Amino acid sequence: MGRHREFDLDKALDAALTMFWQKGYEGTSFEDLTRVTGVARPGLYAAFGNKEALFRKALDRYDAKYMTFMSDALGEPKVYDVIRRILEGSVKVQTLGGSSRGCLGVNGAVACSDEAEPIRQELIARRNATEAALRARLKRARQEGDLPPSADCAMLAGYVMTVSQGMAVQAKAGASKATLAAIVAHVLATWPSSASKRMRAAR
Amino acid sequence: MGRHREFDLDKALDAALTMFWQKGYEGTSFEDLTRVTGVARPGLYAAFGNKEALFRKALDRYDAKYMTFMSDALGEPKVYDVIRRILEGSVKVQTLGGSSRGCLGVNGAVACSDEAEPIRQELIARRNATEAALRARLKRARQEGDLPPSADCAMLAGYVMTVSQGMAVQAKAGASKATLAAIVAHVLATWPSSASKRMRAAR
DNA sequence: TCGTTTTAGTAATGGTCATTATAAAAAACT
DNA sequence: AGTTTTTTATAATGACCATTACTAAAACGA
Repeated sequence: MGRHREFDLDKALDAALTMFWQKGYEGTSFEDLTRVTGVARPGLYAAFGNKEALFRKALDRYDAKYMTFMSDALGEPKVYDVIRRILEGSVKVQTLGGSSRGCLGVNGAVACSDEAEPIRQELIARRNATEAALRARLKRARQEGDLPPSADCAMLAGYVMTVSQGMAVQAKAGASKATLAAIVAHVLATWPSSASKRMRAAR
Repeated sequence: MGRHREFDLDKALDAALTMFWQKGYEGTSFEDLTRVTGVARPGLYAAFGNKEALFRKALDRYDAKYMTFMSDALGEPKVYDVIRRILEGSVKVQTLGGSSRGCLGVNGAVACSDEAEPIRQELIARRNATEAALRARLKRARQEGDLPPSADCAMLAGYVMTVSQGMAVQAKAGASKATLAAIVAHVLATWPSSASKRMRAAR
């Protein structure tokens, strides 16, 4: 029934994702999107809806394609490995291919016009959901004795997210993978689960 | 010689600064600026130049008015107090008046269009200058025995900037002053200058 | 008081933005 | 082959963007 699409939906979405990742939601124009996807404007509208809908689809794809390390990390049995995989995974994605990518969840919209506010709120909600999942995982670790009984799980979850998002800003600004990896190593060395590791960090 | 200005230059610049702080460089329209300053478009152009020039002047004012804690901190004799004042000062500015401000240096532009790229580069340059100053201060501390001889000053400076910028993202997203203060306390407790403090953090 | 100088406000400018009518082209089904 | 359906590409739409002529008004010096 009818003519079929000449462009690949997934390829177009990947291209749009790359553009949003680089320039953020507001910084990306529809002309950018048509150029990078190779699809004329009406084609994008027909396939994905308007710019906001396209961004949300790109965001879903980003989660599915680049943020899987997060759920993998949460599944680690030892909390130290949870944190290690989260932070190492963050660095890997943020400096993918040696480029200065940062994180779409941060690049997308930090401060923006009123028009883009729904997108900013969406990104905040997703980051908060991630932090909540990590917080729950830390509480489990505390119950299991994998964290000290006095550990402030909410604070620690916020701390890890802070480091991850801070690295995202630095990565987008050009920080190298090695630079960020050193910071990750320091965070791990000062992680409150193992006294021996902290001793090593002191020297 | 001629009529004199009816509006206060400093007040207008402060108003523009507030707007840029909230919505970033690209997210702020000239209409926003005229509304919040109460000055008609040509008045702003005559007084400050175009939007980019106005942003740079607002950025200078931001440094002079809100970032003074940084040079104050660097002047502290003990490196622990340097870090403490940097992080506590960051939190104070980022949550000023209980609002979700974040940091102009981050909000201004993380990812943006090609047109705003010069502004993004300017912000990167300023953040790098801050990190370089901190790095130099840490090296001095290491020479003075205020940090372990093996301390990686470049990494530690990058780490502190990462935490500060990460908190800026979180503050803009609505994190409370208390939430951020708890994170700062953790960073200080794990700071590699004092073994006793690390012991306390373990419990 | 008169002319000069600078500001203020109105409104226009060209450009770009996201979004869509329109119409031609191509594939599928009858 | 003919009809229908869907996707293309061209190009138009109105809104908003930063920027600026232009005109009127106000304050200064003479």
